[in-house]
Amino acid sequence: MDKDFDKYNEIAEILKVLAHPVRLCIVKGLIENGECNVTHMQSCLDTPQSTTSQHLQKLRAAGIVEGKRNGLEINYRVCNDRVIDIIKTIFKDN
Amino acid sequence: MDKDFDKYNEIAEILKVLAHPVRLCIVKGLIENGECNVTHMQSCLDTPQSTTSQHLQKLRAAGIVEGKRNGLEINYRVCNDRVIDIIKTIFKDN
DNA sequence: TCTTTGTATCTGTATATTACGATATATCAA
DNA sequence: TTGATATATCGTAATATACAGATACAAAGA
Repeated sequence: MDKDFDKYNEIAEILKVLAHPVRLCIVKGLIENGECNVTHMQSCLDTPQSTTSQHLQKLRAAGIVEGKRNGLEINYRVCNDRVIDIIKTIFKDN
Repeated sequence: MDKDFDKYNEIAEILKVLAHPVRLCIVKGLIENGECNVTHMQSCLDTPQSTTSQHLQKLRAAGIVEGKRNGLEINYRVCNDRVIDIIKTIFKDN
């Protein structure tokens, strides 16, 4: 530990954000299907709008996804290569 | 989602357990250095005995590590290949 | 048997996370 | 403007997690 403490902390923060079924689903979906707007996610996930939005907010805050506005919609995509790697490893065997 | 819900849940459970700096440190240490007993972990981690033990209990309950008693000591090791894979991916670039 | 050592569990407290309705903001179109 | 749609944020109750001291248990040796 000790000197590597910051590194463990940083990684734990990312894992904490990924460690939720809805957020996992969002991230995996975005990696596989590219961009997606919030409304479409909602309907896939079957969660209320505010709930979906708050999960996206966590993912954004952690630097995992980013959104680009296009008119009324905002399209999200995964913008973190380390996370892409992790998710691919996790879901490798199915 | 929907049909894969169980899978997302199962993976989220594992990530949740890994998403803590002390547990990350334990798991990474065990992967790199093989077996280790609790007292040694404690001194490395500089956490109270009960705290260390409780982290190990979570890791055990999640099927990530297992311990084998040897006299007074209990030696832990990582017993989950998926987790080994994930940890290696996460810490790949350092 | 007693004592010591190593580990696990119990318990209370503090803190964090989750979920979701209500409300706010932004954009577009009529 | 006003209204409709897409998204974000706020408030808050319910639940989960982390931590550490106190205690229990298990093994070994005197």
